[in-house]
Amino acid sequence: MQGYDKYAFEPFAVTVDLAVLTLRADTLHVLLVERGQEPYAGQWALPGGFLLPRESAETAARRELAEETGLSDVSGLHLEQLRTYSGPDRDPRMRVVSVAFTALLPDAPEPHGGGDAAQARWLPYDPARPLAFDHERILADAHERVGGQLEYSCLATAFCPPEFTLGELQNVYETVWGVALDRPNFRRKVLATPDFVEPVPGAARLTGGRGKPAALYRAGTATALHPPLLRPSREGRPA
Amino acid sequence: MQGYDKYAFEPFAVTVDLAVLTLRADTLHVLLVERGQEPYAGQWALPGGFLLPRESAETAARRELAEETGLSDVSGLHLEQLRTYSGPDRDPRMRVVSVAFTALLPDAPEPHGGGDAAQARWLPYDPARPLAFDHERILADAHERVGGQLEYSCLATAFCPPEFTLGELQNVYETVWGVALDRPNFRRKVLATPDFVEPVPGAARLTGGRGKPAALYRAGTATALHPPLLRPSREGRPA
DNA sequence: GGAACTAATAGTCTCTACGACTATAAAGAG
DNA sequence: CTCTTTATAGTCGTAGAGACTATTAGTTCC
Repeated sequence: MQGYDKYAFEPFAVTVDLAVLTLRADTLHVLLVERGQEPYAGQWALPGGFLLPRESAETAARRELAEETGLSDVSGLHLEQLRTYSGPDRDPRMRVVSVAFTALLPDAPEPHGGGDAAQARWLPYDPARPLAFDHERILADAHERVGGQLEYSCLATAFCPPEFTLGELQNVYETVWGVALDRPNFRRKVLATPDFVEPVPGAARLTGGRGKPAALYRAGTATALHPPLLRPSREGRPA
Repeated sequence: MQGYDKYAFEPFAVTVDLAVLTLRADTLHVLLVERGQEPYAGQWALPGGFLLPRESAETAARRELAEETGLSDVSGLHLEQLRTYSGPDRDPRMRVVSVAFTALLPDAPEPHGGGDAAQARWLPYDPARPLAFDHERILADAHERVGGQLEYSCLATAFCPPEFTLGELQNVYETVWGVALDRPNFRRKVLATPDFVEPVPGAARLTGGRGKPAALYRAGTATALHPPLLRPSREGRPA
């Protein structure tokens, strides 16, 4: 099977699907679009689309991300391939192989209506929300993957604006994992990890809300956490 | 872009590529095939092939795995999607999107010549070995992924036969990571992790080689390691 | 203006678990 | 029998995580 002998292959449609996650008001939100046509007309779906003839999946994903979020500069955002979904009956009309991506954003403005009729909106992440095609599964996989990556990478800063407080960073962990963390311990751990975050020279946030103003930090140069920051209380066998 | 409007899509060829890894004589080996035709005729490549019309990538990968290894029962082997490679110039003849998989085997017999002219062989893993297409990159990604997964999953047993000694299990880690581990500490860690391995009731391996005979273990029911078994000495920032 | 509240930050104590060891046991090779 | 090799047992010191308490510096409410 190593030669593509005599062009003996079946043509497939190839798409990208995006699980775009963000934090709004301490809740995990997902970018969803409402389908305007059959199948699954009127249902929510992950944004996505076909690869252009000379595009890689990564390029197509970033293009879709820009189109769907309406953000002018999407180049710094975290975008990562999740996995590929290739079941033969994913789409009732034809054979579609879809490369799924996960994108993480700091809180973003409401997307505009997109190019076509269907609307795009930020909706709270809810594993029970029915989605078109196998997008429920893709979204669940994305959530699981991101949750796992928080443990041993510095990914959490991708949810934060350029300057953030340690409380905001902790909110990322608590929201994605759905658990409460001890504030002093979290702080100690983050500051003990070299180059995870670095303090912003002057300034301490003032009138943001109640309580003592917090110091501001920027994302550091580290990409991995050694040792990792493990989720609490997972006795036994997770996925 | 959420509707597949008017079938406005480009057809692609979709293939699977397999990075099949095993341990032979305490060395990491890869299953490679020699290409019989252009392009890259005579060069080594990862085994793989086209998806059949109603196959998922996973199904195709397991079929290819059975064909290329010549093993009769391939159902219990560890097979996992790695990622998808979709650069527009991967194959000089046409647009090919390839879903790559990683497979882990206990030491396996030399594969037979396969269905077509090209030969298939186990060769020592060597990141510097030139491969056809972008297979060098795929293989490097597979190695990196497997190395990382050893840290927080029970994947290492996938390289071992049904019954194995702790020394063999330690060899998996040392070979894949390319580092030496302390034997008593490794043993303590593995046995302290619930359900990572379980002792085989009777029996202790006898005349295998020199030294005191080792007890035999089987893979347990656990799939994840909490806390993880981290690679030593990675100060700073790995991938 | 003070009291109550809220969140950030500092610091303590304990215990687990890992790294670095030393020691012993059980086989084969010579 | 001795040497070598590998498996297994156990010890000691320390980094780091969990569970706390305490203090500080702002808001909000009366």
